[in-house]
Amino acid sequence: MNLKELSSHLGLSPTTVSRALNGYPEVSETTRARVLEAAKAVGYSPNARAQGLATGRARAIGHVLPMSTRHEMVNPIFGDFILGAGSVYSRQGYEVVISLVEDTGEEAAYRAIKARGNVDGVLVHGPHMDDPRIGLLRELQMPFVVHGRASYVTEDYSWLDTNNGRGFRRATDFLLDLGHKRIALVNGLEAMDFAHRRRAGYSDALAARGLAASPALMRSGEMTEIYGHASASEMLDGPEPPTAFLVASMISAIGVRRAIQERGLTMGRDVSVITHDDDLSYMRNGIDVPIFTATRSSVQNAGMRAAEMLLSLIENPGQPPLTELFEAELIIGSSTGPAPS
Amino acid sequence: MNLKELSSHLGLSPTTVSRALNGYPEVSETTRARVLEAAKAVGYSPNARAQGLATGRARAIGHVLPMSTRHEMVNPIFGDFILGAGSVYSRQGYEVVISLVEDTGEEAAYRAIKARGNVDGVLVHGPHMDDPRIGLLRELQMPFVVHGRASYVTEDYSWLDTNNGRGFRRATDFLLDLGHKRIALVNGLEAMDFAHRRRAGYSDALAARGLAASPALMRSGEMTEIYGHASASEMLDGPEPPTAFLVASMISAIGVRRAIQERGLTMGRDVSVITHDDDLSYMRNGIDVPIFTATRSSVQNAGMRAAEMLLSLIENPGQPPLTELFEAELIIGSSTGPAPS
DNA sequence: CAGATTTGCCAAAGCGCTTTGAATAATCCA
DNA sequence: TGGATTATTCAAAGCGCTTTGGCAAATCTG
Repeated sequence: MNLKELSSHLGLSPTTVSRALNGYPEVSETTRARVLEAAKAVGYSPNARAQGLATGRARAIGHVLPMSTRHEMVNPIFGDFILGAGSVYSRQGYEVVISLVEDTGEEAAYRAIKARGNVDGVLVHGPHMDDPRIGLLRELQMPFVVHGRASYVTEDYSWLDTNNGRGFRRATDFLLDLGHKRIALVNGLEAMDFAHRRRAGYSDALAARGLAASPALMRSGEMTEIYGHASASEMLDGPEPPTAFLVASMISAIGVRRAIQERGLTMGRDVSVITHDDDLSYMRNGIDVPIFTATRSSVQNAGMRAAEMLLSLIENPGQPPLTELFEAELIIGSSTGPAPS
Repeated sequence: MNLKELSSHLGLSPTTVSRALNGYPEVSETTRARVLEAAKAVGYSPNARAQGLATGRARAIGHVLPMSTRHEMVNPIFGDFILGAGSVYSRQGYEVVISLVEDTGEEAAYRAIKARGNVDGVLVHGPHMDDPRIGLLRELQMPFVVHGRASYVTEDYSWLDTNNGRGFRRATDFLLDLGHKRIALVNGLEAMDFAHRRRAGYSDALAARGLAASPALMRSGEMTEIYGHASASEMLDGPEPPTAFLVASMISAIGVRRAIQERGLTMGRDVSVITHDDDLSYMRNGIDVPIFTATRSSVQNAGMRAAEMLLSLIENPGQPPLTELFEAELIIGSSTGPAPS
C-alpha cells in the first residue's frame, strides 16, 4: 500500500494525505483523523527511500566501525553503546546504519557515505590522537559526534568523552596512598586517544610522587581477557613484580585476576587491581559490593548522550559544536588493599 | 555531484553514464572507461535512496534486536555476529541497518520495516520456541534467515543454528564419564530456543544413565557474569552441592569460576566446569591450551554464513529455504576432572 | 550496393514521496 | 449583501536514479 493507493482509497489527493500524516496545519482535523485511522487500518508506512529522496533527510545515523584487517575484533563496548544510542534514535524515529570500514581507504569510505546519502550524521568511534576523520567530516559538512577526543586535533568539533586522564590519575593516587610503589599499567591500544590519556594520568600521578613510570610495568594492547592474562603473567613472573595493576577494562581485569590466582596469590591482599569499568550490561562489576575497585563510567549513558547531541546537531543546523565530559567515579571494591610489606 | 551533473560534465546523457557505471553492454568500452575514470576523479557515488527507489532494492540488511524493557542488555555475542556478517555484506556492497524493537508491538514493527522498504531482508536474532516473527516474515514475503531455530514452528524457513542439543548432551556425557553425578545446569533464558535445546540435551544424557535432572541444580537466566556467580554460589552453598557445572556462556562461566574460588575450591579438581564457548573475539578461551573445557562454535563464522545465506536468498528469489547446522566441537581444557570421591 | 542488423547513444517515463502554487469553498466583516 | 479573508483541497513538479523504447550511424549480408 503506497500513498497513491491510500489516497484514492480515501477519495483524497496524495497531497492532502501526506499533509495529514505529517501534521501540517492545512488540513481539517476531521480529514486528518480519517486519514490517520485509515493509515493505521491498512498498515500504511511511508516508503523511507522515497521520503528521503523528497526531503533530503534519511532519518538514519551512521555508526562507522573501523575494521582493521589486523585486529579481527569489534570493540566489546560497542554493543552497550549502541543500545544506549539506539534507544534515543528509535524514540525519535531514526535508524542506525552500521558500516564496517577497512582502515585503508577510510577517506573514500566516508566520502561515499556522504554521497550515498543514507545517513544524516555519523557517530565516530575509537578516535586516534590525530584522527583524520574529524577534518574530513567537517569538510564534508556532515554532522558528527566523536565518542572520545583526538588530542592533536585543534579544530572545534562535537565530542563526548569520559575524563580518562583524571580517572586514571585518581586511581593511581589511590594505589600510591595505599603504599604501592610498583604499579603496573595494562592499557588499551595506545594509538587510541583514550589509552593515551589514561597513560598520561598514570604517569602524572607517579611523577607527582617522584616516581618514574617504568616501561617494564607498562603494556598496551587490545582489551581482551587473554591480553590481560598474558600481560599480568609476564610482569608477575618478572624480576620486580608489581604489587598493583591498573587495567583498562573489566574484561582484561578478569585476565589479570586469573594470572594472579594461578600463582596462588590473592587479589586485594597480595596484589591490588583497579580497572576501568564501562558498566557493561553483561559484565557488571558486582551488584551491591563492587568486585573490582574501579573507575566507572557507563558506556550506555555515553551512547544515549552522544545520540542526543548528534540529533540536536542534525535538527538545528548551524549550531556550534557540542562537547561533554563525563567524570568517572572511583568506586571501592575488594580488589585493592595496602601494599604488602 | 549527481548523475546529471556528471553526465553533462562528460557531454553524455544520464542514461549512458548510468549504464556505463552499472556494467550494461549497450555502451562502448571506450566511453565506459572514460565514465569510470571521471566518476572516480570527482568522487561520484550514486545516491543510495534514489537508486533504491528506482530499482526497488535497498542494498541493506536489517538486523532486528528485540529490546525487552525488562532486560536492559544487548546480547554480548551480537558484536561478533555482526562482525562476521558485516564482512560478508560489505564485500557485496550491502549495509547493515539495526532496529531496536520493543517486544510489544513487534508485529507492527516488522510490518513497518517491510513498508519502509529500506532493507532487502532481515536477520532474525534470538528466536523463541514459538516465534511469531517467522510466520510474519513469510507472510510479508520478506527474505530472512534465523540465527537459531524455533522448535515449535512447523513451516519451512531458512535458519542457521549450532547443534546445541547434541553439544550439551556430549558435554553432559563427558562429565558423567568422569564420575560426576550432581551436575548443575546454568542455562540461558529458557524462553530462548537454544537454551531449551541445551536443557533437553542435558536432561537426555542424564536420563540415559537413569539420572533425573533436579530442579535444585538448574538455573535459567540472562548470561551475565553476575548471574553465573549468583547461581553457582547458591548451589554450592546448598544442601547437595554439585560437583560439576554446565554453563551457557564463557561470561557466566567466569562468574561460576569466581564463586568456586571464593569458596576456596579449585576448578578442575574440586568442581568441574564445562561452558559453551562462542569464540568471542574479546574473550577467547585460551590460546594454545583452553582455559575451560567447552563446546565451541564460532559466532563470527555463524554470522558470515548466515549473511551469505541471506544474500543468496535475496539475489535468487524463489529459492527454497536454506538451512545449516553447525556442530559444536568439544574441546578439553583444564576446568574438568574426575568427580571427587 | 541496397536492405537488414548491430552498435551506441538519448529522451522520457517512472519509482513513492514532499512541496509549491493555484483553485475552490467556506467564513468573515463592514 | 458583496468583496475580502481564510480554510481546504488539489495538480503538478521535482528529488536522483534506472530502464523502456526509439533513433541515428555504423557494420554486415548476399
